[in-house]
Amino acid sequence: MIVVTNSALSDLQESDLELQRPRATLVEIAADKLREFILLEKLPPGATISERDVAAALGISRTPLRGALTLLEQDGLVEYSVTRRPRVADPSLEEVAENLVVMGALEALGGELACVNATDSEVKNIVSLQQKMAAGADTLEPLDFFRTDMTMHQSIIKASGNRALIETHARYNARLWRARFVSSRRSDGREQTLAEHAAIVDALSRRDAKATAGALREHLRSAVTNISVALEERRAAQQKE
Amino acid sequence: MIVVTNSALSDLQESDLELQRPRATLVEIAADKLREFILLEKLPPGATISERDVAAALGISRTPLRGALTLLEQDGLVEYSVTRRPRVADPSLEEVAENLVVMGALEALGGELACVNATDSEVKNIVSLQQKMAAGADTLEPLDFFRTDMTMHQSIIKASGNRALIETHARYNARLWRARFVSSRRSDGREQTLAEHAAIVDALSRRDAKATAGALREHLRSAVTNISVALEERRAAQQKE
DNA sequence: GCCGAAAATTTGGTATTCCAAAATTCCAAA
DNA sequence: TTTGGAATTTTGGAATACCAAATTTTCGGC
Repeated sequence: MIVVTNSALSDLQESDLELQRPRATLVEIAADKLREFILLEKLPPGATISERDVAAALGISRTPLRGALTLLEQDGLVEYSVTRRPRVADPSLEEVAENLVVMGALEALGGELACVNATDSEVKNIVSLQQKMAAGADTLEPLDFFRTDMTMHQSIIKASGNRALIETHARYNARLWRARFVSSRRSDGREQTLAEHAAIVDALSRRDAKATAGALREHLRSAVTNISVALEERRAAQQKE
Repeated sequence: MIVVTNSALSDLQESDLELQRPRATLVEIAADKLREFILLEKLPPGATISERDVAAALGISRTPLRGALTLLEQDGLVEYSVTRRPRVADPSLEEVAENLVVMGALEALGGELACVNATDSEVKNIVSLQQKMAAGADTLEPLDFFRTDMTMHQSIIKASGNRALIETHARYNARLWRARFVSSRRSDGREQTLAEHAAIVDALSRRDAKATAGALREHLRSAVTNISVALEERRAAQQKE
């Protein structure tokens, strides 16, 4: 087994002056890795997770792995069966939709607060993200386009200055990442995405809280529709295989 | 040390037909107990938590206790210092206010959805909770009055039928319980509480989504004010001791 | 008496171990 | 061949053991 010492990992984190943050534990490192595996479907939805196997695969013992699983359960990426066997969550379309509704309310609030609290440079940064997406509408790789999209949403929430909101939003982001990514690959959706983003950014630039919140709510509402379509298509395609 | 076997606990849970839910683990049991301790200030804000001592006090080993602490950290009731020593969270007034703002958005959404999705019996139940509070305005013990208040809010959220919302709301509830309880003890606030509740229940009965959301938002906004006052008073009082 | 360094102790992180519950395999009876 | 159940294996829950880091205590020099 590979033993990962703290010192061997130190160059990955504690860079610069960020000595405020507690040093990373194996639990967090494992959670990050697992999160990535799940989002990239290296661990596919519904897959059972054998604590011993996965721990061995990550080169750690079961103790920190179990901690990581608890974390991911909170994020909604891992579920426990009635007999407490952990598996990768496989949310139904209905559940994804329910999560998106909450996400919509969170982002609307974020936009509203951002209109009041964002610094000018934060607004400028958000505008530039939107421009980047518009400019690359025909050229950007799906993953890049998507990442920029996500970054823009996160930036708005960050600009709200509300830490609780930022944290809860991040949690929903993790939970919805996969579904939204699948949806975003439908390239014909880019046009709509950009139009909606334009409305959001426009309202935010004018610091019109009501309009920003409304535009974000609208954007998330259409996300529900798009994701429904995409997941259905996907399910149909997988059925054929 | 007292060894708590699963069978010794079995009569506490697996009652009736609820065999769907995974059986309780020591982690959950410990988390529940600790949550109670923290909310009742048996473990006061800012207190450091020695894993060994607390585990021994609960009659369990460190392993499940650590799991419980992870859970409570997610709920915002426990924090880790830079050197990873766990302590009871002691949120600043500012943090409480930020959480209440998010809570406001969540409850507004819940009210909106409840207007659409609540069954008539759910609405009736919420109305009766409101009546119970109104009737007992002068007689109910602070804790009972408060509990009914909380139950009413939870019932509205439950009636929304959105599981993600229910879960996230519960988390915020845990986080804010103490601050709201302190605030609710200011008996002069009962009148205002009841008036605001009346507005909420009235709108909900008419299934007026906009009005319900608005009334809840307003209610939470005033909660921010009240809690600020209450916590300030409390701080001043403690300073004198 | 005060300060700082070194020793002792306490604390949290992780691995290992043991156990009971669950799942699987296997085999004999129908 | 099918099936019921006993035997076996696998799995997760929890306790314990061990280590390194952090904290506290001790004590010698000033």
